[in-house]
Formats: sequence, structure tokens, C-alpha cells
Amino acid sequence: MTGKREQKKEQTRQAIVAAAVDLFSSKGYEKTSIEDLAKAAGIGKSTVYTYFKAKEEIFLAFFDEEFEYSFSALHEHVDPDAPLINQLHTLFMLQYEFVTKNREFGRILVRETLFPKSVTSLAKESNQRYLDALGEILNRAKERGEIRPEFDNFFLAAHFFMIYLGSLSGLYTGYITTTEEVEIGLMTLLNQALQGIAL
Amino acid sequence: MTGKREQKKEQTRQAIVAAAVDLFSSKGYEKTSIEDLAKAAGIGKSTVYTYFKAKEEIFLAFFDEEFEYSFSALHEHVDPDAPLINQLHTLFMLQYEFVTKNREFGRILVRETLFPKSVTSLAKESNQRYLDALGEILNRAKERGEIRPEFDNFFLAAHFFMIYLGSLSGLYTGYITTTEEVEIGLMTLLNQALQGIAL
DNA sequence: CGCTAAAGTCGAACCGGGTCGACTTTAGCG
DNA sequence: CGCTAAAGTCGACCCGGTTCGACTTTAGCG
Repeated sequence: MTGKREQKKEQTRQAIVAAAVDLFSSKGYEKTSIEDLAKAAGIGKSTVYTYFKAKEEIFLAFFDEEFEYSFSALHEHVDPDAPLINQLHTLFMLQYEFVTKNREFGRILVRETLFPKSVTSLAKESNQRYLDALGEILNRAKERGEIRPEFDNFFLAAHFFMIYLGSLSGLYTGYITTTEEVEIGLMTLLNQALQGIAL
Repeated sequence: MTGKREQKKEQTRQAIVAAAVDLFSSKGYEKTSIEDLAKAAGIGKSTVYTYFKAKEEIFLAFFDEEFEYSFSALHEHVDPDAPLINQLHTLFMLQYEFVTKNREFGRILVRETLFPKSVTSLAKESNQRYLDALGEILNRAKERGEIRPEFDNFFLAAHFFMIYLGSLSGLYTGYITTTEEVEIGLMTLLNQALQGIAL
């Protein structure tokens, strides 16, 4: 396999993603047209559609690259044996900063990964990776005896993920506006989840 | 005030919303073009933009009509003095059914209200109404001594809302596929929230 | 090496959301 | 009632994502 043809195809794909990383970062998603990407990649506009079914798919590929970078930064900041709430706090605030470096970017990201038009493996993969990272943190917390062992890891991870997600939504709907408010909201909700709401 | 002009304007507005209720329901949001709406309302395409700034705004107006209907049905199903978890369960499952009557509809709804392009009062209003309805349920639960009184009502409502939101996302990303699974997921998460995750 | 069918490419066109600016209606004043 | 400025209307157009179909390249067989 991997004949000349496949190699070239892979190269072109890379070129499109590289153009996306470049242009989405500098001009933003909406303001970058498919034609811009095509020109930057040195191909024709409609050729882009040989490699990606839609603009959103290019976005997801672009996100993959960025995600890698962001998650490697995470491990430098979080002590794997710190109390759970500290770890979650750090993780979410890092993620939050990353997402709001470009407000537009974060919005599209959430929309496309969490409420995608069709069930593509791409979107699910992104979520899974996030959930896995959360799962590891939770596992360690369970081993330390910090949290109830009878709850399922998947639903625990999902629970925390939702809290993060909701805080983001608060940002986009205008309920909260500053980083401090995000921080307060996040901590309040994490506390509720950990302590329990019922008397 | 309310001269002939304002009356007619209101009429035209209504005609557009009526066309939206009709066409969005039958053909779906994406497949209904502005021109379709204009034709159905008996006006020109660009006149639509005198009444609404964007297609999304028409969607929100359409949703307003549907929302009213759905929430009135709610009060017939939920006993205001039933245990909190039962009330939440009923509320969310009703809401869920409503939203998935048309899958497309639910997706756009979440996207536009929770992650809107710009902070419009419209989207915030929709959320606020939902949060208010939740707040009432929580108030009664507090009065019955079911939940911790020291937590802020807003954040409690937000917490439950997020759980619902996350379950929906699970549906759209393909983590869950059937109504039963939604129900199980919902109950699991509500339990976690009420009991508390920490040991 | 020549041929062919499949794969890859891209210009042209489609489609639908949104804008512009010229035209039409009408409120409300004298 | 007549006039005018403001409000309302809409045809023509722009723009960008996506599709179509004709053209070009190339793998791989004889």
C-alpha cells in the first residue's frame, strides 16, 4: 500500500489542515472561506471537498491539532495527587482559557462536538478523549478514597463535564462575563456536586 | 398609538411566525428557506428582514409559541408536592419528548439559546424562563426541607439544567440512543447531584 | 510501453442567507 | 386636501458553502 497516490493525498490533506490552523487562528472560523483555505493549500476550491465533507469537518481536524497541544500543557499544571476539586478547577480553567482565546472558536467547538448535525465518529472521538482524561483523574481520586466508589466512572466524568459545559454556556448567553465569575460559578457547582444537594 | 401602521406591522410579524410554525414543523428548520417563509406570509424575501434580524431570530419566535404550549402541559403532569427527584424526572422527560419530536428542532434550539452567536436578550429570556420554572420547584423542595437551604437557588437550577442539557448532548453525539437510556442517564446524574459525589 | 478505468482536480453553477438602494405608501402637518 | 419626510417594501445583487460534470492524471495490467 502507501503508493505515490496515497502519499500525495495525505500531503494535500495536511496542507489543508495546516492552512486551517493558520487561518482559523488568525482570522477566525467564520471569516475564513473555503476558497481562502484552498488558495493557502495550493488547490482548487472544490478539491477541498475530496478531503472533507464540510467546513465543520475541517474545523474538527484543526481542533485535533490544538487539543494535543493544550492537553500536554495540562499535565504540567496539575499535580496528579492534589485534591480532586483542585485538579478539576485547574483542568477546567485551563480548558476555559484555551477556549476563550478565541471566543468564536469555543462556540463552534461546543456546537460541533456536543450538538453535531450528524453522528460522526469525529465529534464523538473528541468527547471521548476528554471524558477519558477526566476518568483518569477520577480513578486516582477513588483510589485515594476521596469519592464514592459505587458511582460509575462514566457518569461521574459526564457530570463534571456538564458542569464545565454549563459554565461555558453561561459565558455565551451573557449570564457571566468575567473570568472571575466563571471561576466562582465553576467552584460553586463543583461544590454542589461533591457535597450533594439533598439534605 | 397603535395606529393602522403598527397594527399591520404586527399582523405581518404574526404571519411570518405562523408560517414558521407551519414550515419548520413540517419541513424542518434547515430545509425551510427565508423565501419559503416570505411566500407563505405573502411578502417579499427581503421584507422578512424588516421584522427579524436573522433566521435564528425567527426560530426563537417560533419556539416561543411552542414553549408556551409545552409548559402548560407540564403542570398537568407534575404534582407540586411530589418528591423533588420525581418532579425533575417528569419535567425533563416531558421537555425531552418535546425536543425530540423533531430532532433537528431540539438541536437548533440548544445551539441558539445556549451558545448563541451574539448575546441577544431573546436567547437569555428563553433560558431565564426555564430557570425560573426550575427555581419554583426548588423553592418548594426547600420549604419541604428536602434540600440544603444554604445553596443559592440560581446555581441549583443551573446545576439541574446542565444535567438535562448533558443528557441531550449524549443523544446528539450518539452516546445514548433510546428514550430508556436517556431516562437511566438522567436518573443516575440526578442521584449523583442529590446524594453528592464526595465520600 | 500503451491503454483503460478509476481516482483526482477544478471551473462553473447552484442555493440560500443576508444587504443595498430605488421605489411606494402613509402619517400627520399646514 | 396636498405635500413631505419617514416608514415600509422588494428586486437585484453579493457572498460563501456545496455540488456537478467535464477534464486530467495515474496505477497497473497485458
